[in-house]
Amino acid sequence: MDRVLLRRDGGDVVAADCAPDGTPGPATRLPADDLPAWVAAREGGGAVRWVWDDTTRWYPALLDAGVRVERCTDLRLTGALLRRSPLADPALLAGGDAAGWVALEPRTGGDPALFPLEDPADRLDPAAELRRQSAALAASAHGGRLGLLAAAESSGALAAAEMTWAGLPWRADEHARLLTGLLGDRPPAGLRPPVLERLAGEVRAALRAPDLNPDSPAAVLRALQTAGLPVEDTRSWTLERIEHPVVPPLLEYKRLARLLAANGWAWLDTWVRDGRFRPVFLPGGVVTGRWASHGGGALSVPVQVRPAAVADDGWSLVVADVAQLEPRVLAGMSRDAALAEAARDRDLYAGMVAAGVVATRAEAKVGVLGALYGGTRGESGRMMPRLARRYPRAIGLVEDAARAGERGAVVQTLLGRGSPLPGAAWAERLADLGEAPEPGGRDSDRARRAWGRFTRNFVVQGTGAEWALCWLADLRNRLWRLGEGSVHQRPHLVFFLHDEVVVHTPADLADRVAGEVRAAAATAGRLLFGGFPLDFPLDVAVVRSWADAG
DNA sequence: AATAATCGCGCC
DNA sequence: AAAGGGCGCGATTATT
Repeated sequence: MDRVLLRRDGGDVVAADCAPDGTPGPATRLPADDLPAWVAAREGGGAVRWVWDDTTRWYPALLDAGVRVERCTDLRLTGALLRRSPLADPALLAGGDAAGWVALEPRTGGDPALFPLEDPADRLDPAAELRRQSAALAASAHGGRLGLLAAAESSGALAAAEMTWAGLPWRADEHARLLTGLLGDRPPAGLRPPVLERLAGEVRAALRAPDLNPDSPAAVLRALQTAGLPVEDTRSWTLERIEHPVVPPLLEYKRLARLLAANGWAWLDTWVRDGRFRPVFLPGGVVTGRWASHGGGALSVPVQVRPAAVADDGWSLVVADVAQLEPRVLAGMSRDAALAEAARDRDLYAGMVAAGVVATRAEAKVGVLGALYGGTRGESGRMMPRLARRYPRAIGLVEDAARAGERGAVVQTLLGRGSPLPGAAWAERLADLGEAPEPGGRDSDRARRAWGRFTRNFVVQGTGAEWALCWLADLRNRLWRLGEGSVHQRPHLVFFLHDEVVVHTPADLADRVAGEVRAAAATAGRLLFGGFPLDFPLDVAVVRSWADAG
């Protein structure tokens, strides 16, 4: 596989083929405007992996010019991976401008210009970084796994850029109709919509607090306590347990106020342009390897507004998600044949009931979630001994991860992503818990266990993210092969959230897309777990609107 | 007046 | 019915 390193130099781009150790060969210099055509020509001439500092700094402009690339190495992302991996030698990654690479932030602004002023990336030397990373991969005893992870992470960066570029089809008129139906007509700025105003009145009347601002949790709490209600906070699930006339209107107020604040008319104005919602996806944005996002709250698009996500005329959405990804991944990474057997069918929890491990599906779910998250109390705590007896390898793996975290050790995912050191993070955690660090004290024990729950979940959540990355990467290439033309003319990814994808496709290709989604899932399972027999059943729906899926 | 922390809630 | 892990975001409140 040819590797071509791209770097900016003044207003030009310098491109050079690289030796296996990362050393660049003879270079080609070309004006930035000529880059897309040059990349397209090279891309059409055979397999090539583009190496660049950061996908967010290169790919949007290529996409604007109609150029799609098959694969890349995103040095920012792969450097972050390698520098925290227990499978790579830190000494080989140190020196030079390594600190600058660690500090490098992705570009999340809308300006796709190739050469922003004063970009810290321009002070970094990508050739030197590529040599360091190549050396670290070559020296690793598990270079295969790490290399797969690096490739998957970089492929995710391409998919993320393409998703932002294409955007999720969004019907502002549908969304506005939905808002008006629930909230009443859009009010002038600074006023409540009619339905919220009416509910606020009911809340004030029920609490005999005529000046109450229902948007202020502190004020609501005081008013509730003045009315003699035994509450310490104003969370919905707290209120639901209270018998009082204020509860129904207050809960309704909170539900609709939330919709207004998070996905109301202001959200539409800010985030929907030309029929598309374009969040910025940030691969590797979460320490576990999950993606983060920026803009519009893309990680929590409420079910309530999904009716507004509608395919273009003549197009369909293919919505797919994996059932119970994390326990399946746990079965695979621990090679727990009994848990894999329970996961053989569509519903892992039902499989556990069928195997006689637990009596009910609810018990299975509570027990598994407790194992993944570290639940110790109540129902999930009671399930653990039974799970540990029947699934010793799976439960052993997460228990070991928890113990390692409690000791302050680093844990890793299947492909070698390392957990953060509990140094600075530990202090933050303590602060989050409202505790002072007292070595040896009870408070510090609590923080230690909290860190253990984090590392317990890290190995599973992180490996789940790796499965999803491989799924996404393979699917991206399969979709490309289904059509003709540029990205938005072919079936293409428009949304990704941990274990769910949405593909926008010409309607006549939708069934083939559904098949590729399943095929990609099978590929991901083989990549991560080889021949270990493990199913990843998908729910796949071909729909007009996102809301019609599931 | 601007920034930071907190609360609460949406998603997986 | 939540718990236990991971997020982003807006309104309010506290701090500088």
